Amino acid sequence: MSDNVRVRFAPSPTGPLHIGGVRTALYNYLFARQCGGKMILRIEDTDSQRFVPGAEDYINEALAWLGIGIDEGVREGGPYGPYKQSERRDIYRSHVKLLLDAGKAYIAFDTPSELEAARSERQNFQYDASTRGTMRNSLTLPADEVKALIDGGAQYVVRFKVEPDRDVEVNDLLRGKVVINSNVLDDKVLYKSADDLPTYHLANIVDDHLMKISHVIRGEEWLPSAPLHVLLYEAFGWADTMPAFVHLPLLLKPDGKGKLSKRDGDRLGFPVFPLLWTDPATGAVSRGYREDGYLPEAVVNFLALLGWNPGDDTEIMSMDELIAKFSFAHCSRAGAKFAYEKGAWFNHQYISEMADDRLAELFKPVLAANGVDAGAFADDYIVRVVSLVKNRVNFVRELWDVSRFFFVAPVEYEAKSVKKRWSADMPSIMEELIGVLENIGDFSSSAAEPVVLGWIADKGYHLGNVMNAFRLAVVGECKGPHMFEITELLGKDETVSRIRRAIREIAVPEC
RNA sequence: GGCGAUUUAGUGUAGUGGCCUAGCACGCCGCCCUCUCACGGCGGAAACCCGGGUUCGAGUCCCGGAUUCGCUACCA
Repeated sequence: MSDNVRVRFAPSPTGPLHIGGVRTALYNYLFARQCGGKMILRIEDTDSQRFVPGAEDYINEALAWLGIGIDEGVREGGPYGPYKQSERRDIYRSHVKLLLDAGKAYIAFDTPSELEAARSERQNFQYDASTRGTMRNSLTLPADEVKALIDGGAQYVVRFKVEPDRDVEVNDLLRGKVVINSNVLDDKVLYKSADDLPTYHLANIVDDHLMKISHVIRGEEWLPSAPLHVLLYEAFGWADTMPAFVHLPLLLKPDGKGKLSKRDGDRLGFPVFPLLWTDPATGAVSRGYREDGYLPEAVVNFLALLGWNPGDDTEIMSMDELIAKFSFAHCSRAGAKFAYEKGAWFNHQYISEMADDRLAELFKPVLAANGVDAGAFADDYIVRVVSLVKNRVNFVRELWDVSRFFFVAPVEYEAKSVKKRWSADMPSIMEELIGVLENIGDFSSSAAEPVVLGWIADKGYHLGNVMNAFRLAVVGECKGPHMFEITELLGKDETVSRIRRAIREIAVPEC
């Protein structure tokens, strides 16, 4: 691939970055890195009505968390700035004038209510070559009236004059040649005087051209307007440097139909945003992958495989491996239902493989949230606990469920296990066990285990019964890692005191 | 409605005319491991949207239909 590859991710700051947007950003990033190209982040804030404060910071923070690096952008700067569209008004104004002067666009004065009326009067009304002659615009009004209207402060929009009956070709790297007749395109609004801002279509083409974008990689929802964009490149005389297009399949609801939405996450219980988001207007809180205990590398890996595959059976891939293997040739074209359950599996894989000390750090806030003062335990202790239980969980927060007994002695004993394992003779056997344990000098797993097992064998006790009662006394239920790994970590004193407590507390079932 | 895209197990996908009695993974079920629960290992159920063609041969190519998704704003 050429080293002139320049791609952009161009979100609107109208709310938190959607997980589908994250995937689009990721594919852009993977492609850029693979080609040794540049990744540009452009903020498309041309809809002043829908601007949401904080959204831009959110986008930056989310991409940073996921490791999707930006080479040029609002924060990073770069030779083709500004990278925020609201700061590029002059550029758009001059380009609108170019089109106007060339007769490729015109001024329209129709008010929203007039347009609405036209739409309700005529079915399938479309502002295009067949109807613009009946509307109030610079094509139908005398020049002096147009001037008078503008000078008088009348609000207007600039519309693109789409040439009728032309087959417009869009070359999509994923879908091949897509042909659409220009008759189905309307004279899109390119600029609105009300806020002195262009619409997406104009700003997008102008910026992509000026920022020397080589590949436009975006969601499939843009495919229908891609012919319009091609026409715009032609109108500006930029057809020869038009970027290549890639329209990625959409992320769909896990069940049912339609695009993945925030409500699906609430309904099915998974986040649709990378980071926690609090709506500044309503205060409503949306879950985030980060706060839900997902690892960024797991989210990246999971997302990468939703709509792309490496061509073989490899599933676990680091960012570098993804960069090396990514290819549009292996992107699917159909929308992918958002398989959030598999996301949990990816997280499990990454947690299992994660360095114990790093995982221990992530676990500390969870301990605190559960009322445990992590400072009361040696770092090494927490690290060893984590290494013992990490392959049993999907999420960091679940580490607590499987390791709480390492931090808090059980106060309750699971009823079913008590019934099954705490037989009438167990208190006395446990008394014996205490004696055995107290005579063990080296309490490590490898040293203590043969002693206890030998005692059980000598006495002719039932191994399972004794070991499970032992476990029940120490853990509170019949679950968990190898028993002697637990006691090694807990130490002799704590182990013995827990057994004593169990003997006192557990009522022997009636016989 | 119009336009476009799309279509392999429940889900994500492999498959570029014979190597497909359709592979992998998640999920589900069973077995093994074992002091328990997990992990892990092994095994199982489960798919080429439908109909026509082309071809000695089609999941793979062509046509038609259906499906699903998207777009159809002075939103992106």
